[in-house]
Amino acid sequence: MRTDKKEAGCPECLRINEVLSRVGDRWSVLIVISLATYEVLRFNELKRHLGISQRMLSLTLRELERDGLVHREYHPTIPPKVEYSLTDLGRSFYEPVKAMGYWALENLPNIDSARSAYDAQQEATKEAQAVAKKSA
Amino acid sequence: MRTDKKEAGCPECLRINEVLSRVGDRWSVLIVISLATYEVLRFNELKRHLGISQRMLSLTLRELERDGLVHREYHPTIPPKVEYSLTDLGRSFYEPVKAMGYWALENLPNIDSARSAYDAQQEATKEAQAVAKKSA
DNA sequence: CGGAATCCTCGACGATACTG
DNA sequence: CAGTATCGTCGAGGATTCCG
Repeated sequence: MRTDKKEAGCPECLRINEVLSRVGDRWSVLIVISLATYEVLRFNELKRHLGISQRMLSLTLRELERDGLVHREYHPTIPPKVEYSLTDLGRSFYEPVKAMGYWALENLPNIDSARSAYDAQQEATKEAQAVAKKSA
Repeated sequence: MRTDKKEAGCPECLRINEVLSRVGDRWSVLIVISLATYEVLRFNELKRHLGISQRMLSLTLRELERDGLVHREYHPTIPPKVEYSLTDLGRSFYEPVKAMGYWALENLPNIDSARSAYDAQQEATKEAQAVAKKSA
C-alpha cells in the first residue's frame, strides 16, 4: 500500500486542475470565442469555422451545454436546424478568456524573441562542448 | 490530393491555437501560479507541491524558460541547487491567469448546478423514452 | 539534488460510416 | 443538417533507471 502517494501537495492546485479539465481545453475555448464573436452559430457553421471534426464538436458542445456555458436551440424543421449561443455564464467566461487573448496578442513577439535567444544560446553552448570534446 | 482540407476557416483561430499550445497546458499554468505565489521554488519543491512527475516538470520548466516566462538560477554547490522564479513576462502572464482563477472560483458552483440540472433532465428524458418503448 | 534517457500505457482525437 | 457509433492511431505523460 502506497501511503506515500503524492497527489499534489497543495489543495488549490486540485481546484485549478478541475477547472482547467472542464473548460480549459483547446476546443472549448475556441468555441466560446467563436460564439462570443458571432452571437449565434449553427452546428456546421462552427464546424467549418473551427476546422474541428464532427465528433469533437459534438462532444465539446454537449459538455459546454452541460456546464451551462452554451445554449442549444433545436428547430425541428426539415432539414433540422440547431443554433448555438452563449449563456450569461458563457459570456462571463469569455471575459477572462479575452484577457488571455489580449495578453497573447501583445506578448507573442516577446515569447518569440525569448525563444530565439534561448535557442541561440543553446546552440552556442553545444558547439562549445563539441570543441572541448574534440580537444580532449 | 486533398485540396478540400479544412484547416480551420478562421485565421485568428490558428493564432489562438498557437498561444494555447504554448502556455495553455495544465502544467505550465500550475507552475506559473506556484511561482507567482511563492516567488522562488526549487525543482523538488515544485515537484512535491504540484504532484508532477520529474519528466513533465523538467520538460515544462525548460519550455517556460525558453519562452521567457521563467528564470532559472543554477547554484553549482554540492548538492546542486536550482531555483526557479518568474520573469517580468511571466508575472505579466500571471495577470490573465489570475483572472481566470477568480472566475473559476466564483463560477464553479454555477457550473456544478448547471451540470446537475442537465444530468437530471437527461435522466428524465431517458426514462420517458424507456416507458415509450415499453408501451410499444 | 536535479536532471536525462528509455519504455510503455492509455485516452484524446480524427476518419469513416450510418441514422433520423 | 445534425448528429451517433465504431474503430484505429498517435502522442502526452507516468514509471523507472541512470548520471554528474
